[in-house]
Amino acid sequence: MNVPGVRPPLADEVVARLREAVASGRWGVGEKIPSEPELIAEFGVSRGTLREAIKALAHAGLFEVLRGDGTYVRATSEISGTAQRVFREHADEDVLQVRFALDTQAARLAAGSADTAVVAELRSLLARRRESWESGDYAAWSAADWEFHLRVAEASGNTLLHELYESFGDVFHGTKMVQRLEAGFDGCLATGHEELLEAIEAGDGEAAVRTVIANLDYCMGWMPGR
Amino acid sequence: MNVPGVRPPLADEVVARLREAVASGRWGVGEKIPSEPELIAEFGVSRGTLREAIKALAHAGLFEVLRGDGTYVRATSEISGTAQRVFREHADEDVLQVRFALDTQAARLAAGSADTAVVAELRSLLARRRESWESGDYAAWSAADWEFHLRVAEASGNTLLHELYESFGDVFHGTKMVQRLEAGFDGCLATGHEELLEAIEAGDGEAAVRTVIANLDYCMGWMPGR
DNA sequence: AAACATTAGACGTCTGATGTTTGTTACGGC
DNA sequence: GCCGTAACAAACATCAGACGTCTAATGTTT
Repeated sequence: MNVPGVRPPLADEVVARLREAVASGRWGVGEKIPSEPELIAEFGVSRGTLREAIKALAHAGLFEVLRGDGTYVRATSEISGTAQRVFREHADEDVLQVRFALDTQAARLAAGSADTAVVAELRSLLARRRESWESGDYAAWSAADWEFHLRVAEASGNTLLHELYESFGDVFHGTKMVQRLEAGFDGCLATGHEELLEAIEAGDGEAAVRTVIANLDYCMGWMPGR
Repeated sequence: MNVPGVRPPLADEVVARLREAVASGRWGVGEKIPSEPELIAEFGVSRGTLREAIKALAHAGLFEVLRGDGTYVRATSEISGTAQRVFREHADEDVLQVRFALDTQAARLAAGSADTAVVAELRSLLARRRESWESGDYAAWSAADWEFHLRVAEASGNTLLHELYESFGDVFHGTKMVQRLEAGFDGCLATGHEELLEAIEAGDGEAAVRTVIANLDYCMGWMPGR
């Protein structure tokens, strides 16, 4: 493809090696990566080149650079940072419609590959979700709710879909949900999630899609300005 | 929020200004942006800082840097580069399932906001698509086909969905389609697109969704390894 | 025990120099 | 007049060194 004499920018190679290090689990999410001088010694490049690589991945959401402290791993997929920046530039309604698209597909696929172990775990999550809501622990409710959706995406068997859910998490769930809680939100159809789980357990993809549609249609009613 | 004395990294501000310049159309897609010395003078930062900003946006797919030549604008949304890199790491089937999710939603929304002018344009595109196929001009067929899908996404009225389609274009359409053309592909349900257009014109969202499902189910049958 | 001062480490930025690649131009041969 | 080659200039790539600023940890004082 390329003439032997020409080589790609060194910084790109450093980006690839950093990406690979994160993907391989050398540094887990939340951990601090080695300091610049250490990485310079390891990769054998100058500080400027290393910083360009780190900056690119930090912009993509893989790293967070804290001046005076160090650089931390914030995600395993570098789509999160960019996606969140793009998503924030669009109306909440548009974002929810895209989530709707992914939710229905995740439900359909999850129903198609029903697994008793996964169903049991989902049931456990819904129990925790219900308890948190009734005890007024909104933070725990929010966490359990999102965990449920994430597991459904994982159960779809589509690794890309699962990765998208993990990356979009903060935008889909974290920021938006809280706003609605203040306004007398009632937990988004208390029985909606149970119905979805039943449809998944029964392996009925179309029924699963219907519950998601009903659920999100209801949610959409809580959108500001509608 | 922040103590007055602390300021964010300069490079981040340069990133924002470059992004804004592209978004505002100061440099169109395909154009060359000013050289590093010129931008240094404009922004009042050093080479290293400017290069970190450009590198971050180049990694995101907004720019392409050609050594010895210059830096060119390659997209208006910076999600494209990252998305394409992530998508390529997943199986074709997984990617098509995600596209399926977006396609059905785009069709549903487009049917909900039917517009005679848009319908006329879509019809014109389908005519061009059919002619290209019959005359054996696969390149033109592919372009018209993708243009049709893109316009449907635009007609949905959801700017985020439209932006995602533009960014994923190469992955969704460019690479994958060509492989199938070799194997005796027959144009993906010759009448599928016409039915979709009719459903959109009639404002029947559910019918539009059904045509997309039928269309992509058929396409899925051409996936390698299934 | 709490509040303050110090310090070492880490990232942020700038400057200057040199190497590589690419596009253009001028020159000489045909 | 055409064409290939060499020289030149422009632009990005990389390196090295220096200094500033911020953070977290430590030590000191009250």
